[in-house]
Amino acid sequence: MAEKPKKPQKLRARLPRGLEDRGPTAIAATRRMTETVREVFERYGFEPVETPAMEYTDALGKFLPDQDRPNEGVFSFQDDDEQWISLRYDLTAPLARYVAENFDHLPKPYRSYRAGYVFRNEKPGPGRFRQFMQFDADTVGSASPAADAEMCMMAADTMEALGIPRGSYVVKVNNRKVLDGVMESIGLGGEENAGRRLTVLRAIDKLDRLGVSGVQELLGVGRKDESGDYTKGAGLDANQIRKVVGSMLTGTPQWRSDADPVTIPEQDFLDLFKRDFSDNEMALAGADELGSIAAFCRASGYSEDRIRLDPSIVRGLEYYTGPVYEVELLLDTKDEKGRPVRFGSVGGGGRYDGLVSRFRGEPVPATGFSIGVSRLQAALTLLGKLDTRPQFGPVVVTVFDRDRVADYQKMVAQLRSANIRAELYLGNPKNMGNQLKYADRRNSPCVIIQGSDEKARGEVQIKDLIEGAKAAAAIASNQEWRETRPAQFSCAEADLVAKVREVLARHDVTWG
RNA sequence: GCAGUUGUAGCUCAGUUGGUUAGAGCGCCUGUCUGUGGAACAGGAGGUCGGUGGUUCGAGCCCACCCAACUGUACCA
Repeated sequence: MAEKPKKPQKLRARLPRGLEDRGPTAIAATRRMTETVREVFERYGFEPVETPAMEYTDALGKFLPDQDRPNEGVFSFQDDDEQWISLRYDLTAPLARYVAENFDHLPKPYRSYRAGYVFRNEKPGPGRFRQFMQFDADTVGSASPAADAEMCMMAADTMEALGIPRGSYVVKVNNRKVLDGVMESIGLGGEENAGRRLTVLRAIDKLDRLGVSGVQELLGVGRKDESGDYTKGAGLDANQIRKVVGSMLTGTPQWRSDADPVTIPEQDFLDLFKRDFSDNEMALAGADELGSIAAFCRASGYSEDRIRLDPSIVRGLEYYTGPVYEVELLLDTKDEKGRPVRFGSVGGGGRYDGLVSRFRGEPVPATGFSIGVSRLQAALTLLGKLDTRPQFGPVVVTVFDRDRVADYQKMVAQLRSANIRAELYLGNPKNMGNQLKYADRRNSPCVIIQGSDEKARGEVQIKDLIEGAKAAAAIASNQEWRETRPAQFSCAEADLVAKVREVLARHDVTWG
């Protein structure tokens, strides 16, 4: 048809946006992180339980896919029997389903943890993917603020176990009853005001980004950002705005005002708050719970540099009913180009007393906490806090004489039975240089060479690549480089394992 | 979703007022070197100039639409 034979259109290898491939270094870092988190969670008494990546959509909560855009926010599809199934978007809702389904044979309170990938179909950003890992713990069946206080303390311990020094993170605690009480007291109670309450919560949530004046605009008429985009406000009057802003500034140290940061002791904040909202039962109850959580944390030695009350914390709009917590990194993160990056919270959670009881007739109080492993890892990588050195490769046994592969394979087997990571060079063994290049690219600590000369003497050559790389700096000519054979030595065949071990020990080589 | 910015080799980027066969550095492959990684030197491969259409004798450059990325914003269990 076409006159010119067009180049055959090759299939382009590409990954959908917001997803990432993960190499050995990232995998190793994730493994270390999850192992650390697991140890902390176990120490707090939680036991593991795992649920699948998919659930019936109605079990996950609010997102009943609408026919036009069934994948808005959550990835969904219809099963053979036409029932909607979705990929989980967090680990809390599936846990609630699991507890409800197995309620009768679980000990109460039921305390469990799990790690896994969750999926959100939304715009990706720095450290924000459409598939990412969360590590989650929940206590189901306890209404005590002590259960909430534990979550906060465990969050703090986890951060420090991950190598984030005290002072570089903070666990912020608030209570949805406080926020709901405040809104109720300014006349936003009742079903008819549900929409405006959401708008108010969204506005408060933006305090750290937009400052007091930005929040005031959003509570009132609305706000126009620098790109010219307009956000409609909640339409509160001046009096209502003053009360809302007052309630969240009373105790938020760094936001006492835009220009004048002030810290006040948390007990003073609670007293002040209870005086201002003495007419509202819900607000008072919320403040009391906050007081208990603070008292429990302080009694255990967790002071305000680690766990801090902050009445501007909102968290999810959907299912939280009481205390909410959020873990924030206080370090300045910059990307490769030196631009500041906003990471937001790296973990959070709260009390969701309604989530399990959706499946049952009775109330089932529950509280939980999740770490965003992927986001935290991205942040730590940017901060250079993560060990990103490539893993050591295997000891490579080179092939010198093609007809002696069996001998070389035997050496490999010896090393492996001694628990040393080793492999035979499986490529084309036409020359030694390629085999050494391969070992170099694998980041191998050393290679084994046995040619006819060594074979005749009953010896093998061990070439220490790590030492050799250091020696290379001093050598200018290739001829000298070859002839001196830096960091290479001979040993008896029988000593192979012992001598390799010496090389590994010298460079602290460990695997896994 | 909305707004702005940007799309040229694997990566980082040049490319004149629109004018022959689109360049550089790094990386990759080969050779110098059939018993040795690095360095050096020489050579080589690699491009639908994001896509489609238009203006023009002629488009990497101008115009329209589309796509993608980045930044901000909205939403976010």
